[in-house]
Amino acid sequence: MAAQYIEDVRDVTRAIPPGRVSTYGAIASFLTLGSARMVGWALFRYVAEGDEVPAHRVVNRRGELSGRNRFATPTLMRERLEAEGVTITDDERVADFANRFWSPTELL
DNA sequence: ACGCTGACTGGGT
DNA sequence: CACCCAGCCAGCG
Repeated sequence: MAAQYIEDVRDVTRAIPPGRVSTYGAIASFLTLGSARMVGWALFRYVAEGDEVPAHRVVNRRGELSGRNRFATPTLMRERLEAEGVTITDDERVADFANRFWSPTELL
């Protein structure tokens, strides 16, 4: 029996437009979760179950692909983002992050 | 019940 | 911008 906030994390993540990225903190704040770690944890649950959630569009506050090691292959997260037109720098970070960032508050 | 760990973050240096 | 530290909270041994 999954807690409600896990469903909420999934829904917000699905609302992230292709080619844009959001952060654990922004989502946690939007859902008033208190802990950004819960967002990554919740996403991992869905990725592990194979559900269709664009988890690759969620990065940390610096724009780093910190979750890449939780995907089927370490390069999958990067490949999916590049396929959407997002450039990834050599140090595994989203190029022009400030401009690519999407906040859940845009849903309001 | 207890302590450690982690897809984290804000603030200070 | 990078590094360190404390606060964060659910799972797991």
